[in-house]
Amino acid sequence: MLSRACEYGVKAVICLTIASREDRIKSIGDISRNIQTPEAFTAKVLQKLVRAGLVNSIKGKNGGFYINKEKAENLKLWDVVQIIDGDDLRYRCLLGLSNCSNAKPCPVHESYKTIREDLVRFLKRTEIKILSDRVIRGESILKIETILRTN
Amino acid sequence: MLSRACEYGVKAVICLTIASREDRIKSIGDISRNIQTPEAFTAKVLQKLVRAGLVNSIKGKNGGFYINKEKAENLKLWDVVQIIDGDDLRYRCLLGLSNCSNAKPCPVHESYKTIREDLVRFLKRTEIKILSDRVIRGESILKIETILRTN
DNA sequence: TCTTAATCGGACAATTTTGTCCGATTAAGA
DNA sequence: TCTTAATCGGACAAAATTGTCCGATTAAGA
Repeated sequence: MLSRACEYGVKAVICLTIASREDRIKSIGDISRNIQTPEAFTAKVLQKLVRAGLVNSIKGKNGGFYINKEKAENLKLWDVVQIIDGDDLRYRCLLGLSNCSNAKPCPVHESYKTIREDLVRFLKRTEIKILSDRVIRGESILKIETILRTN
Repeated sequence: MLSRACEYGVKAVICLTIASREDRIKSIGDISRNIQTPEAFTAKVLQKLVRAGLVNSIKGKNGGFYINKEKAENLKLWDVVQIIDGDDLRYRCLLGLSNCSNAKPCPVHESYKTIREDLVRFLKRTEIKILSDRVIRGESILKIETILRTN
């Protein structure tokens, strides 16, 4: 459904949205620890978000990433997915026909269109802000809990 | 959404369902030409369908593939997807959390569950038979039309 | 019986996606 | 000013998916 890169991106954005409540800036180390993703790869994804202007970065010592508050204001899950994965989800034919359309439909074109539209609508109405609030309230999680071993 | 292998598999099954109306047996060459997919790779996918018992094969000269009519009787899109891609679609968390559940939900768990269930319901109610009828009636296609050049 | 055309399976190759490493640059703070 | 710790970008590596090739086997039909 979503690529790994996209999963990481969404989680990172949620993580930074949470941090932004106390104007905290986070290093890649922080972030990847918080969301339990491979550090270097997550860094690549962060770069993409920076280039898209959704996330700002500060170089040098004590540097890190923080979310662009203006853009974060009404940010939807869809926006993040778009930046990382593009709009394949919106257009791709279930059977992979490159020119699948109302005029030349694949056998499931009509019915699958509805499903796909529901999915896109879901992504478009889901606010990152609300997702981070859920995490803050402890109603949901961004990583699997790890058992602390003391030895 | 679906893997390439799965797209090919679904199209091959539709193709064989169409052929079965006249009890035609089809070689891999026939099939991959009909559905416009790479021959050798499609053969691998066919093997999987054979092992699953959905498709029968005849070796030797004039051999080929034909669909198991009994199994094809009430065959759903879901059944084919299951054979090729397994049931990832049914269970996978949108954010990739391996243990995402009602007890430990990711931030979109609740709402995405609905979307995923709709998708699965769609796959489960969609009959391969009906899809092939559409192709027979010329209402839909399995491959992009190719322009015939005469030179 | 021999040739031919088909599936079958395993090995291999190419491509894409995921993941790592490292050197360059940047800026903070001692 | 120097050390340290951070991002940035490019090159590289590993893994997964997609795709190809070929030899073995099988069976039809001349």
